[in-house]
Amino acid sequence: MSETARPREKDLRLDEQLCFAVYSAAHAFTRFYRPLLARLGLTYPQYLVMLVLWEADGLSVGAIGERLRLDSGTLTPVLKRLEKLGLLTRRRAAADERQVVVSLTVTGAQLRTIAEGFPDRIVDASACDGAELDGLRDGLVRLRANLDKAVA
Amino acid sequence: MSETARPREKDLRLDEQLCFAVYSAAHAFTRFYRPLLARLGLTYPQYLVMLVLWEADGLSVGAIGERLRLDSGTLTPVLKRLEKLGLLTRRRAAADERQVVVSLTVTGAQLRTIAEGFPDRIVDASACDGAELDGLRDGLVRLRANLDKAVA
DNA sequence: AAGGTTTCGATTGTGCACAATTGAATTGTG
DNA sequence: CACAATTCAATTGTGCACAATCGAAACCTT
Repeated sequence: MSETARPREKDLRLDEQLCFAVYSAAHAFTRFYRPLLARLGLTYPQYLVMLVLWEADGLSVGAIGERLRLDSGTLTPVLKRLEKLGLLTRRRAAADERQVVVSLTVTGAQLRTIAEGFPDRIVDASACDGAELDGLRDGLVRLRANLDKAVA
Repeated sequence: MSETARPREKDLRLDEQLCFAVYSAAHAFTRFYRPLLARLGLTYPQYLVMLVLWEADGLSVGAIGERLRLDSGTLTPVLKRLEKLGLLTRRRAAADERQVVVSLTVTGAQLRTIAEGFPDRIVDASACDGAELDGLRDGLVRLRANLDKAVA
């Protein structure tokens, strides 16, 4: 039983915390994306909404929220700003008037071609090989799923 | 040249994005911590400030910000709320009146003993062994450092 | 068909995060 | 010593994130 193996003064050191590593990396990502997204006039959460719609257009607010794990309280103002930017439209669904269907405009769909260059920039900046980044991503996805399961 | 190896329809799929995995895991963490921190009456960013001060008391606002990578615009209101909760005090430094020194109260220091149980809950909830979590953390720390370097 | 329940998006209020600016205190330079 | 440049925290304004609530629409159930 080595004494040094685990300091065990109950380890609350900031740099030991996985939660802070995640929190801090998330902010580093938004800082990294900021200048890239500035060219599109988007914030990072707005970009996430665009990613969802580029993948599947014509979703309801709720469907977008399910994908991003965000509620209407967050999404409604974001979608309104994207609508004002002329990137998407919002209209009540005919079949179910409670739902609002979000659709890309031509401009919104075209923006995708600029964004296609982004992933490579991440790989370059990260100074890691693709396999390591994929491993990191998969670990995070599993972690998120387990945390969500534990809190539910 | 396999067609299936890399879909190469320019991969902007949400679930492929490392940035979203990090963003999403960060939110999952704050959701997970919320009920734990509710017992202390703290939000997650407030908890981070307490972690810093438990490790080194009597820091200036700038020093806390350097540790958490947050500026005074974010920290000042957070520190004011923690002061109102009676967990810390803020006073101008005698040696340099520009700086504000933040010090824990007895109550603030005592709160640490409750927080000491948190890390184990993360390990339990994550359903991963400690080594895997450490690897994830180290990968994120490197990623953050590289992203910061690239944006600077 | 009628009434309660559920679902959906919007709204309100609180608390980060960050850019930009302000004003006071300090430091550097002539 | 004077005074311009810098540093520090606070302030202002914008935009997420989320809890709580609301009102309308859709769905039961009988």
